Amino acid sequence: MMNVEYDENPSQAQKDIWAREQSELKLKLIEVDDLSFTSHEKDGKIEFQGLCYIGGVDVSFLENNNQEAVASLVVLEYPSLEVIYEDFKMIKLKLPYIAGYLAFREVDPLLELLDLLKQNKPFIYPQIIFVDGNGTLHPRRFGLACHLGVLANIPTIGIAKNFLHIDDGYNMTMAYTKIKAKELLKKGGDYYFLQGDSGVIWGAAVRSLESTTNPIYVSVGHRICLETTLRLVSKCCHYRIPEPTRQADIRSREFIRKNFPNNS
DNA sequence: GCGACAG
DNA sequence: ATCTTGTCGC
Repeated sequence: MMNVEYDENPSQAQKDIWAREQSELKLKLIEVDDLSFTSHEKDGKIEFQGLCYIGGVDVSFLENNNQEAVASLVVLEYPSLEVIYEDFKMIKLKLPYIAGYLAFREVDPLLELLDLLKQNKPFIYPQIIFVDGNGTLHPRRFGLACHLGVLANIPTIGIAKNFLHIDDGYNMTMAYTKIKAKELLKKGGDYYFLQGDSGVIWGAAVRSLESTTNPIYVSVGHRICLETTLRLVSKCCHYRIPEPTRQADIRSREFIRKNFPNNS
C-alpha cells in the first residue's frame, strides 16, 4: 500500500508557506554568542572554557527506499571528542529533498531525539550542536541548523559538505567558490568568508586539514557568531568533517547495517 | 528555456 | 543522500 502521507511534489504554494514560516522563525534567530561557555585566544591558541558536551545530528537513508531513514544524535565530550552517547530513530519521510527546505524534511525527528535525551540524561545535554547542513548559508538565511537551533532553543552550527548556491551575485556561485578555494585555502585551518554582492556574509569556506583540499562550508546556526563558530570548528576537526557530525553519520549508517543487513 | 540547488 | 575497490601518498 502506498504511503499516502508522502508528498512527492510539494506545490509552489506549499513552498511559499514554508518560506514564510522560515521568515517568521528567523525573527528569533540569534547570531551572536549566547553560550554556556567562553572562548579565548592567547598566543594564537584557541581555548574554550566550560565546554564539556557537543552534540552531532544527521539523517542516513536506507537503500531502495527514499522514504525510510534513520535520524541520529550523538554527544561528544570536549576536548577529547569521544562519543559518550548515541541514539537513533527510524523515521518515515513525508517529503523529498528540496534545496532550501531541508528542515521541513528532517527537523522533527531531530527534535524528538533531543527531547528524549533531555528527559533521560539531562546532565549530558549538549551545550551546542553541529548540524549536517547549513545555517545562515541559505537563500533566506535560515537553513536546517538555524531551524533546529531556534525550535530547540540551543546553540547550533551548520556544516555542509557541498556548496549551496545563493542568489547574491557571481561570487556566490560554485564556479567562483572553487576559484577562491584554490586561491585562498593554501593550508589546513585556512578559511574565507562567503560574501555576496550585497555585502552580506553568509558563512565561510574552511579547509579543515592540511591533508584535504576540498573545503567544508560552515555557517552560524543559532546563538553563536561566525568567528566563534570558526574557532570551535577548528578545534573539532580530526578529519575533513568535524567529529560531531562525522560520528553522527558513521554511527547512523552502522545502525542501518546492523538492523537492515540485506536492504540491497 | 537554461542553469543552480544543503541532504 | 547512496552505490564502491583499489590505490596513491605521507
